[in-house]
Amino acid sequence: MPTSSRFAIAVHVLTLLARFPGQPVKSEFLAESVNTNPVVIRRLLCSLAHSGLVASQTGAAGGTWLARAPEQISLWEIYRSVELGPLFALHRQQPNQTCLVGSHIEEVLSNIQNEAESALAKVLGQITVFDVAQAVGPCGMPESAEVFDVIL
Amino acid sequence: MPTSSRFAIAVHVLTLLARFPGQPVKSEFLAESVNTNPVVIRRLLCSLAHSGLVASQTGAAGGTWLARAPEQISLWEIYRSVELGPLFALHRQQPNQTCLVGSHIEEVLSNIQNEAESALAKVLGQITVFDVAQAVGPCGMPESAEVFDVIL
DNA sequence: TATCTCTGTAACTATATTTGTTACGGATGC
DNA sequence: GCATCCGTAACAAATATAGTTACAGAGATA
Repeated sequence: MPTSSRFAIAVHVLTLLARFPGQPVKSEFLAESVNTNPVVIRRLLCSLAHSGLVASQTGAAGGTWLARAPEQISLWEIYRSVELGPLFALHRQQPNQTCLVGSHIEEVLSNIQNEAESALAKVLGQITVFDVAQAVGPCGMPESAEVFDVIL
Repeated sequence: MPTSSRFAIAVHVLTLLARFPGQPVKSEFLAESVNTNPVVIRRLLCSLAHSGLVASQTGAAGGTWLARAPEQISLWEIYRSVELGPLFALHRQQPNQTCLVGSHIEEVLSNIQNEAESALAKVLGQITVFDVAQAVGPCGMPESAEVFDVIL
């Protein structure tokens, strides 16, 4: 279980991108909404691009946009893309192998870890970026040119 | 999502305690099985004691034992006792409140966080220390005096 | 009562992880 | 050519976790 806020920020960013369908959005704009540094955003977008959730273009008038419809992007995909470690950590040091418990506990915990992650996958897999965008702004998906002023 | 191994170690420790019902077990013994420092173990046991999962006695012939039957201690109770933060972190810096997404995303994510934790609670709530002890040693719960040599 | 053992806890260091920042090469549009 | 923006490296700062030493106080035992 990382202490990172990468997942939260990634959901934030993709939700914002969902409001500008097909348009390249700049990392600086996203960073202003998240209230952080553009490089932090670009790092996240890089992971998300590798997972095929977003696409980018360099150069002037460049930026990033969703690679799929918001309905087709689940939060579980986002989680897997940006959250590196497992849900909770196992032993750092290998436990004492001459102890019955020490020599078996890692495997048992590993199974429990898998069960827990499956449960998380089920919950997050049912929520899409579209759902979050709806929850954030009950107004639906307005014309992007308009919102630019409204939302930021 | 903490990067801590506290939960894993706590389960390990309670599983070990389950093999010595009613007997005070020393933190040094537990530390040897986990392969760490006794103080690290005592810190964990302190949290677990506050949650009523274990009880301790100071002084010579002191130690720690399960405060309840292993069947009555679920992994979810252990998780809550030793794992401080939430399942995954939200924004560190408050997002831009003048942005529609920024001003609503925290609450939405908080709800998602709750759903995810409920799912985890359901999974971990169904597994008890007894189950783990069974999985670790298929031999059941032997006489504690005997195992002392066998398991360590 | 003296002494030995063990917990509880503080204080500090070491290590790992995450985030923030600066810098710059290369792509793209004008 | 030139301005803009992404991708990425490199480094500093902040935070979290784990390991270590030390010691007061509880309790057993003789």
